[in-house]
Amino acid sequence: MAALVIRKRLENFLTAHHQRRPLMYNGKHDIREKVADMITWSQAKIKAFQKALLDWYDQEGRDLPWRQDHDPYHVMVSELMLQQTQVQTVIPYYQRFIGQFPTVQALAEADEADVLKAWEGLGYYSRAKNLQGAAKQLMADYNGEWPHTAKELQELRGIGPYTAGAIASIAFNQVEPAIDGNAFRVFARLFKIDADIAKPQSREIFDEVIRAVLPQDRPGDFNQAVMDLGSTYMSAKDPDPAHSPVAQFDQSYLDDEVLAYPVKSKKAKPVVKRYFALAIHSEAGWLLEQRPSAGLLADLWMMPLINRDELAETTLMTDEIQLAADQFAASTGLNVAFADAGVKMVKHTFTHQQWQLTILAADSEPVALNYLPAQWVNDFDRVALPTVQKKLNAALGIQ
DNA sequence: GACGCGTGGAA
DNA sequence: TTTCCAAGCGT
Repeated sequence: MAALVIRKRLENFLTAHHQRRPLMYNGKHDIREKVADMITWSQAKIKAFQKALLDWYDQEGRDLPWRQDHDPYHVMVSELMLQQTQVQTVIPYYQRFIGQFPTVQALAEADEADVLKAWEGLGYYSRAKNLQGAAKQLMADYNGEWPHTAKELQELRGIGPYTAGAIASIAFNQVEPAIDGNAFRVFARLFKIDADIAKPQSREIFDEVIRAVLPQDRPGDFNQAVMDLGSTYMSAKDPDPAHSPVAQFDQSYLDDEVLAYPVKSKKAKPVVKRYFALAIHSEAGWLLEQRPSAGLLADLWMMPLINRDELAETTLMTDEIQLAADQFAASTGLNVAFADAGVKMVKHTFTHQQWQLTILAADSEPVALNYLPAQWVNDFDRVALPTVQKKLNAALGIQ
């Protein structure tokens, strides 16, 4: 009876997949045998696991600002901020954001520039626009009333399978898994699942496994307990599986193979890109351009950049600076004389690009700027700046 | 399904 | 210094 429930689930799952195509697992085994091998827990063992985890969570669960209540707006804001971002980084941003935009309606009606400014320094700036987009959808499509199901929540901007599961389970007590990096790691270790978690396809395996052990009465607490576990005793780099509240359920620990899980393929190294950063100053301030509304650092404000790798071949720095000046003049109408600013090169690494910025300085008349979104800026607190621009400011001794 | 999208902290 | 990671999503 015990393993039967899970077997049944598995059969449904595997049959459904088998009908689409014969899924292979690590290119070797039929996925059916592999998943069947993974879950051999009896119903009693599942209950014991749930109790061990939830008892620990009740005693040792972290006291975080967004856990003071189960307000769906609070959950949504925190979850969007926490996407690929550490808890300690998020806390001050969350506090300020809720103070500035206390309700869904307030956020929906805010200026996008203010939302972006509140996100300054947090990274992945599309999240800010997505969050406001979701607020607008809630007002327009639901009249401010929240949908309760994960399926409906996932229709909201910026809310994918993980975040939908998190909001549905935490705010609305829906029995849904919330599968983030923690959940992948925790369950990969508990069951020694060696599917590559970098591959989207692997999510289905974990989804099925987690549903088999998800308690009907406290799904939100369970999901959050898994995250707390994943950031402490079952962390990626410095785990302490021996003292984990679920140590006796952790097959990777019992077999002394903790660090072998989860399996995750590596990503490519960042590509190096070389730019001139144009530090143009006038009586009216520094010239900043607003970046395009899609792509890297979308809508944020920066000094103009000239891609050195797209300039004609030349060996002399003076020639290269002249080429950059010509290109800038051609696209903006501004004719100014640049010189190497004589400050150290600024380096900034994104997930997939490394920028090497050589700063060129120029003085200008405070002329009207008639090209794309650009302005003379004295007060840098008035616009949203990416971190790389703050590095440029520091190199130039601004503020 | 692979890739683009930020940042700061830790080892 | 380098590398990897941290509560993913949209295209």
